[in-house]
Amino acid sequence: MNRVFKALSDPTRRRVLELLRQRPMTAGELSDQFTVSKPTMSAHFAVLREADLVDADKQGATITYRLKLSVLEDAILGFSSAFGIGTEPTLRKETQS
Amino acid sequence: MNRVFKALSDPTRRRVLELLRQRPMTAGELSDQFTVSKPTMSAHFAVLREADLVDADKQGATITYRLKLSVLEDAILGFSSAFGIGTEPTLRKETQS
DNA sequence: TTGGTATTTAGCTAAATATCGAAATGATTG
DNA sequence: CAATCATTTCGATATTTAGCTAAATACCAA
Repeated sequence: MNRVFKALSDPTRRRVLELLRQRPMTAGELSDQFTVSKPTMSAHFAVLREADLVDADKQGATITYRLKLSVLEDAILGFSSAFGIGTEPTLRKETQS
Repeated sequence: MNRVFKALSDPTRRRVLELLRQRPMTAGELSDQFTVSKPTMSAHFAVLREADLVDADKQGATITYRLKLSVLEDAILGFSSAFGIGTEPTLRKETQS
């Protein structure tokens, strides 16, 4: 859980997660959205994997990253509830898209 | 807003915020809850101030820190809503203490 | 096998961060 | 005023982080 917060502390990584929220993308597609080098992006992906915020599946030479929304959700909701933020006691399990 | 996430990336600082959620506390009281030195704690307080997550008021020699819950709330809710997490569109404007 | 594409690993630098002890600041109290 | 208390600033060190280029790995196609 500390790793999740560490992962979220970098704007590039937060942006990656936002992109992945729309659809899974390959490392290359993601890298194309940023101005930093591919090795740098690869390091960001590694941080996200360590935090368990994404899943990586390899199809041949390409690797597709997918957001693990439930992990992000658990971290955010857990933190929020320690502060009484947002979601009032009715812990609603809303249909996810 | 990046500063908020950076501030939240350290467990000591998150814990400070949790303590302040219960009541405002002085720098000394807060420091007593941790094993690190006072200068180190002072640096953490500075990060929290820069992120605008706390307010500091000085009464004589002592400084009382107070959580700015609305700032934390805005950051978390803003982030969460980008992911459709938790709090459904009912953007409630809660009165802050 | 050779060449090309996708991605990561290795090795590095520069900058940021966390930590400390010592000293400084500022208020309070004898 | 001098001592003391609360807190921060200073100066130093160690660690972590983000970034780069170059090289390695893995796969695919011809």
